[in-house]
Amino acid sequence: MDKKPVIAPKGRQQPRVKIEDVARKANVSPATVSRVLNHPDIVRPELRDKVMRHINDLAYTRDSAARALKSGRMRTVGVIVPTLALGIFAEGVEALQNRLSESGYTLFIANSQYDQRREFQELQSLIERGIDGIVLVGASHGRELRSLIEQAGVPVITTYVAKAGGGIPAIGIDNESATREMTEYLLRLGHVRFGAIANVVAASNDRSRARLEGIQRALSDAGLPLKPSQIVKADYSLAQGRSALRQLLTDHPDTTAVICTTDTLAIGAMAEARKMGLAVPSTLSITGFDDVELAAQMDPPLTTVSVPAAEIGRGAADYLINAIAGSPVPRSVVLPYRLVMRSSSAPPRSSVRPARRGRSRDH
Amino acid sequence: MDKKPVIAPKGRQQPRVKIEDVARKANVSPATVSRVLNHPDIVRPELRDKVMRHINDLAYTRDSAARALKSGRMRTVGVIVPTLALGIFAEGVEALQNRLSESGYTLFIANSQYDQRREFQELQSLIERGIDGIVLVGASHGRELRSLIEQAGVPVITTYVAKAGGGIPAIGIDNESATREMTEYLLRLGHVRFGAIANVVAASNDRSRARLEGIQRALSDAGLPLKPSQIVKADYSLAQGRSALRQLLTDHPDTTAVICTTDTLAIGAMAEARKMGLAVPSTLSITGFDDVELAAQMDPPLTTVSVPAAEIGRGAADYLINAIAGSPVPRSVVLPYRLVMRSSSAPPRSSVRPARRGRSRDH
DNA sequence: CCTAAGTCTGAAATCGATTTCAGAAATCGA
DNA sequence: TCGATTTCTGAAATCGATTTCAGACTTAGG
Repeated sequence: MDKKPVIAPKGRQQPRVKIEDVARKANVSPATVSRVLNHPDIVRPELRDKVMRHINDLAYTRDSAARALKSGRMRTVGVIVPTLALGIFAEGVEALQNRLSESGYTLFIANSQYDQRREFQELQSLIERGIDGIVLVGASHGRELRSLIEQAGVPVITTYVAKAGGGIPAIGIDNESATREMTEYLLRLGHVRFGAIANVVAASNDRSRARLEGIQRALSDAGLPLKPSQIVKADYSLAQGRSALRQLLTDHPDTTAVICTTDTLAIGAMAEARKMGLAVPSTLSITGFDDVELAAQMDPPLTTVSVPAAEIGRGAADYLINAIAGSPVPRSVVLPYRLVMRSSSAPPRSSVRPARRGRSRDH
Repeated sequence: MDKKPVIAPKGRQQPRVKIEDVARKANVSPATVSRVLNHPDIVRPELRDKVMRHINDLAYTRDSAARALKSGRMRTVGVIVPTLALGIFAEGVEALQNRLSESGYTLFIANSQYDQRREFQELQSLIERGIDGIVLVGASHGRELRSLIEQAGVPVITTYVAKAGGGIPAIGIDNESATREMTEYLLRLGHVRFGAIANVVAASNDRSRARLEGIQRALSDAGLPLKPSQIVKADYSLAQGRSALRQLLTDHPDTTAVICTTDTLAIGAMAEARKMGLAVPSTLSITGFDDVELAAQMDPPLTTVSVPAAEIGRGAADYLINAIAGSPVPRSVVLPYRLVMRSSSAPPRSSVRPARRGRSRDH
């Protein structure tokens, strides 16, 4: 960071065109100029056009601070995501911003790094900025945060989950149900020795927790409950997917199906499987979650769950726009996920490998 | 989008605490309350504490619109990226936001989808919002946009490039030099039959154009100028990397080294190479650009150029914070890139494949 | 004890746009 | 042509916080 001071920035040169300047040029009152901009239909057309010409001539733009002060509306929404490093969040934010932009809203962005304290601070800062609405991710939020929202009276919606506590509306998918279906699919293929890799390290990652629960529930229901050692906890990095698979197969070499709560983990797991010389899917089936761009391009293509991130973003935008306008809004929106069966999953090759090598179960 | 209207949002319930309310409770004037918040040191300590207590009691927070109106400063910065779908931009934005947040700034985000018209509109909207600074990406911006910035008198910095025209400061890497080095490296390995895959479809993507130029220049200098058919233009998707490689090898089956201007393209190319049964790197060397997380995890790991995205984001934040404060700032900052030699590149296996199959050069 | 210097505090103007209210102008019917 | 509507427009109040300016109070020095 060795910047050599070279130039001083030139300050705001022109004093900024005010509504009064336009009014004077056009020989009307500021009130009329304001009306031309806000309620064009109640101004006589010729007059309106004349004023508009002067507005364009002077390149006048309204001071949003003054506007916001008078109207009490900033036309601004904030979003706090755990991180932008995950494509799934980046995609949702992008869709959110695009939809908001269409309606004249601007988007503040912040990230929490999966830290509830940071999330609270960022939210506080956004609320002080006077945002009209707030988008969160997931259902795990401190009660402190909820009461802050309550007190500020700002419409809020949480995303990527099907439901959130505390009366907060949600838009997203049913994560638990998705992994349960995925697990049932693998059960139907004939798998009986499962492993799970879940990014449940961050306390606030309720999506992955729900996904893990879906796996556990399905397997319990099938009479094959997962032992703790069959569940490897990780963060959200690809490298952890690799090491997780290695650990899993060290403890349970006879595993035939590994369910990951994230594509990133699954891709890491596949890379490691390849390195270990395990054929996917013939020796080991691996599944992911999210359906990132790369998933379809893997070799073999990854079986995963497709999450409609863009739709979640758009839906959150629509919700807030309506809520801010005082229009009636749904309590929650559950969007459909989609199981995408690709070639990383197949029936187990039960006969080829020894079923059990006589190791004691609990080492 | 079939939301059933269910509940109407409850509006802002309390009328919001104003500075006057605090003043009345504390038996002082609004001026004093303001001073306690803005210049604590000029208020008598006991009085200051008393006022602070009441501020906390009432949970008073200043109305940022009124504040901004009076002070002319929003303490807000805007960023416009082409897209958030590219991890490299998401990473930069995240770092930018984190650094800004530390200094009490909030970040507006917008995306242009590589469309200069959209970029202009989004910028216009941000400027109307009264942002104090703006971060752009790349050097290709319409003169319309530059004059808008000039006229608004807002500090600006552009990122991911080493220099930008029109007096706009930049922070980033020298893209052309990076690919030139990469190409020279491959030349040193002994390659003579090159192909390039470049995402130069979007008119405003000057990064990739510069990267392509670096490749061309290095090869021209080596007496091996690329023919148009050796350059395949693509967008930034993985699938296009696949089809680009296929096309390249159809036209030039004897290619031994493929340089991609993006890791995404390179990863697509590697996937396709594998599918075509071409061994990487023994038959075909492939290189990328960006050093995304996945690059190191590929099989074989991808040779690429590491871009310090987080540092770019932080640097942009620092630049704007200083510029806004009126501190002297550098004209531009060139950050070092790093060539990461991994196993996707190796000397050509010149003896094994036929050098030329007697096809006419220009078909 | 009284004036001079120094410290604090409050009243009021200010930032720029919006909107109510009332008055002026235009339109219509008789 | 005159009065009654209807349509438009402008003057002025307003949003909430900041800051200048001047006055009140305290302290110190003579």
